[in-house]
Amino acid sequence: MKRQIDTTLESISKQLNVSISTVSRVLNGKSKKYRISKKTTDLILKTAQQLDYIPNQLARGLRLKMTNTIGLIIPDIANPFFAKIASLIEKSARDNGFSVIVSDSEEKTEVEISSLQTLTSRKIDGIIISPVGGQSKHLASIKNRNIPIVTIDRQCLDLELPFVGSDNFKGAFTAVNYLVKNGHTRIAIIQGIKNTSVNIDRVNGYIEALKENSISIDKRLIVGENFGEGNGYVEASLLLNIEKRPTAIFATGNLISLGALRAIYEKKLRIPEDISIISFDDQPYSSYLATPMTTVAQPNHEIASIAFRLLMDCIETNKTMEPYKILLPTKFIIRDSVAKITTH
Amino acid sequence: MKRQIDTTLESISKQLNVSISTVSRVLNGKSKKYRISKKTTDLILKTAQQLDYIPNQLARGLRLKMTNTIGLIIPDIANPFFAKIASLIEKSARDNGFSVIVSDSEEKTEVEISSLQTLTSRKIDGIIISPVGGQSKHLASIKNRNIPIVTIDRQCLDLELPFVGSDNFKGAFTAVNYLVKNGHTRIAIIQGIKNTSVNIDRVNGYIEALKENSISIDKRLIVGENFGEGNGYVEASLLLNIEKRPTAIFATGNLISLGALRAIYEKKLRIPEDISIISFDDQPYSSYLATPMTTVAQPNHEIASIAFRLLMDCIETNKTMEPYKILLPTKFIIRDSVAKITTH
DNA sequence: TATAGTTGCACAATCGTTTGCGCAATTATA
DNA sequence: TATAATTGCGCAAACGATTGTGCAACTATA
Repeated sequence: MKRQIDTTLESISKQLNVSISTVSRVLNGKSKKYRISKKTTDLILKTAQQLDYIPNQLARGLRLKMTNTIGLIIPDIANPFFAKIASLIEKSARDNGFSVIVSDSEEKTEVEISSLQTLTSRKIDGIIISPVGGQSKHLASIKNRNIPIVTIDRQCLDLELPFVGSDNFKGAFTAVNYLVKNGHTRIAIIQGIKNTSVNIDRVNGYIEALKENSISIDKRLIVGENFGEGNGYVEASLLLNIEKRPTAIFATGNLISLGALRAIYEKKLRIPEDISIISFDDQPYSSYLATPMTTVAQPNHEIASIAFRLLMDCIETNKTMEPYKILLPTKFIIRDSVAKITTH
Repeated sequence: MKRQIDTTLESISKQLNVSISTVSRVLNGKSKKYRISKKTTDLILKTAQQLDYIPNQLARGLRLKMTNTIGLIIPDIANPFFAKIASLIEKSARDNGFSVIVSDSEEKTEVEISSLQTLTSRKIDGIIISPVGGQSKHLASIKNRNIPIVTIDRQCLDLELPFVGSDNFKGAFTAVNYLVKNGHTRIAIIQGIKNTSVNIDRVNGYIEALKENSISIDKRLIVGENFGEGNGYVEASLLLNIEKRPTAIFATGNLISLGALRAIYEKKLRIPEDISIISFDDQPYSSYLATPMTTVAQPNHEIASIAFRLLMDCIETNKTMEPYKILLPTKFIIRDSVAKITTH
């Protein structure tokens, strides 16, 4: 079955016996600039409509070196935190006449590298990425090609790139400090991927809160290795089994806390009577959990909209990007998952 | 700041004093077919590598009429049901060398129409869409242009298009029948968007289950108008206020049930003692809710992978699509949100 | 030593746009 | 009635790739 031939500038031009350029100019609204008569203009407009002309953006992009497309690379589209951000960015993009090619890096550097490759081969005008972390040569290469790029959620540590994200240090500090103020001293943290900036900042916030309250750091309580549900489950299970069980768990991500819940309930423990928990990332369901969960909410709207604006600025001005680092405040939402412990 | 010049076939060809075609053929692995000597081949390969050549997919796409890109249009990327599907489809696509342009239609036909336009202007090779419903002229137009398209989750009612989704009728029937078997007779349903196939099927499943159990249909118990959290909240609030309150609520989507929970807890009611609830869409958190929720789980993995395979088949064979309708079974997951009612 | 076959590559058209420049025809000015 | 200015539009190059065809030079065959 043959694909039927699309309407092109040429087909319109032939039908009307005018040149392709004239058609192009009219359809781009440049009639006055190029002094195309009203008669011709109207005629072209009408037939374009009739023939249902849709410009070929490949040809346009090739000629114009501009595709009105951006790339979005995130580590896990299904993670509600990223899903929300993706949806917000897509909307901003759409409102500005941009399409977005989404790519899930699955927390793997190789995937990130190859996605970056396909994106540049597709001549996207800019990239928003939450990098996997670790290596950054491939990001440096993007920067060198002068492709506008902004990082979100996770910063690139050894490369100056514009960044928009939460103040993870403060967010974690506040949460852990709250636990301490409620009498907790044995507080565990289940971390995400170790060499990501988010994780480093959250762990540091945890450590600093303990230090400031003169609580010694117990390395056995700093566990975990990725942001998945499975990690939360495994680590929480282990934590609940150690001799002197922690009285509180600080989960550094929404999937981690879900896994922790699974472990906790599997052991028939109660929250917060038997164990307290605080999670990073507030979710729509957080209030409706068996024990409404105390969380550190991230400003996803702001992250998405600022990141997009930064990118647009750079695309439009075509300047080399200022490596802004924008840290947005988190919001600490107190619910019922933390017990007040009274020691004596 | 000028964007630096990319490496092209031409720049390589000039550097080596060979023709562009030779470079092209070598880089496409067609050396033997076109009898390019090993010496030339190796040389070209090497310099391409050195110069970090990345093919321009716009040019390729223009010439080849094939972009290795598909479009994905869904009504709400942030809805975890769609987020999961999007992530699965993106992965399949990536594994097959395809990129995906994602577009959120926000449940609005106009947005859907314009997204379809941009997608076709970008010359995507195929489309996976969960249509808003209502109109379908724009989808017919896609079909007429012979652009491969498959619908997921929601069928197009007045247009023959391949479809992959859950057996919503049975899913709803099972759920409501379960409520009845547990002694419920006043069962409310909070529906989503009325003219979507998903919704129609779920409501019909509800009605049929009642009929089969000789329970008369009370129209005041069939409420709601979209799949959002707000709708769930509003309708549940109203339902809880009517004189003879229903004993059970069947929420036809995960966000709806979240809104219902908000309404229920706001009124200090208990689940299931005061009111039972069943929700469509199982979610990772469903077991950890204040009352673990009984749900109708949809096979998102299968939906995503089958839809993608269908699309690929069509793209590769370039045949006109068979309008397959694939209905996948749902899974009824019983937890604690339904009370057994004993009347006498 | 002609002729045929093979090897190794280049030419040029094509995909659908955009845009600087040029040029005829028309109108305005002197 | 010449000349100048304006109006209205077409030509052709360029963007970067792919591919059918052609054509030298070289090797093999008779």
